[in-house]
Amino acid sequence: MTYTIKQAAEKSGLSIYTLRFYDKEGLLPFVARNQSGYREFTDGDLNLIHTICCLKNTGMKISAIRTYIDDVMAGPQTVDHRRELLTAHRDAVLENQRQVAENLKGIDFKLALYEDPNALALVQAERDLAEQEKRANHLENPYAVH
Amino acid sequence: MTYTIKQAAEKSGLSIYTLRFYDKEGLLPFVARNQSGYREFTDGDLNLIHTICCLKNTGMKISAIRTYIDDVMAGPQTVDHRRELLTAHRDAVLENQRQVAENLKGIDFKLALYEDPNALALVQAERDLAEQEKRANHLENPYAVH
DNA sequence: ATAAACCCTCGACAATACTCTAGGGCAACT
DNA sequence: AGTTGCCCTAGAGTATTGTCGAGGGTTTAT
Repeated sequence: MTYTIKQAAEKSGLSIYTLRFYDKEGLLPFVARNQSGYREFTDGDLNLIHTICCLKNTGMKISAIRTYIDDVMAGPQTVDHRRELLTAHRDAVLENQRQVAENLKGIDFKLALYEDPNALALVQAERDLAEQEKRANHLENPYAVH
Repeated sequence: MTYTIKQAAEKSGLSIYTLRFYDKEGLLPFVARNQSGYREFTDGDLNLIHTICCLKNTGMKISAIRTYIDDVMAGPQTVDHRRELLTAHRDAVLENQRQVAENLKGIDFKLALYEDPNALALVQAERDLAEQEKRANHLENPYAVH
């Protein structure tokens, strides 16, 4: 059993446009065509597309995904390289998750301010300080209400 | 004490280009100019830029960051709106982290295959299956070695 | 007072990842 | 045979986020 591009789009969550775009970019060399030139997607193809989505959704660039797919097409002798690629990507993703968590702390800090029962006064004080800093440096006050 | 754009770039980790770009996009209305038209960054400005970076680094779009900055400029009466914005963003970030973790599982699954002592045979079997699927559907075999 | 190192704006260019249109073929149903 | 609804390619268009060059003014040190 095979799937048309429309069905493959539904199953993968990608748009038809995106599937064709990925094909153009060399991400889907494993998708065969029928005699009319139509793409026919197998279940195995959809599995591989799922892997592509995992890589894409974790921030891998299309050019890098292509390198991985090239390895897949080249055959089992590329497993070492594939492992290196995925391990490096995995590390990058974890590092990124760490960075995001770190930056989220900065946001939570602001949120705590806004959630404080005394938020209005605290924010006003913050603003006063900023305005004072501008004055101290003989700068125009961008916070002034006109 | 104030900072030139170069110093602000060093302190913030953004490039001079990016700072000017952010200013152009309305993200830095709080940065004052001196009499020569040069930007002068205060410590308060750098604090706010740090918050902008936290938002950017967690995936907030510039247009959304601008909405937040507009609130900041408007005054303390916008704290409720700011809180809503940041809370919504925080939820989106956590949801995204969850999605990334989920997709990472798919990658780890592949990695486990490549890390198996018997990886070569397993990958070969995977490939055999894919080829067989193509044959069963009377499709050309894209895996064939030419 | 002149060179070096900054700063400015404006607008072009670039990279990434789609998204869509035009023009045309194919398949199924009536 | 015609209509409908798919499929195809090529290439243009879009959105986002920078990055850079040209042309010109400013500041600092010598």
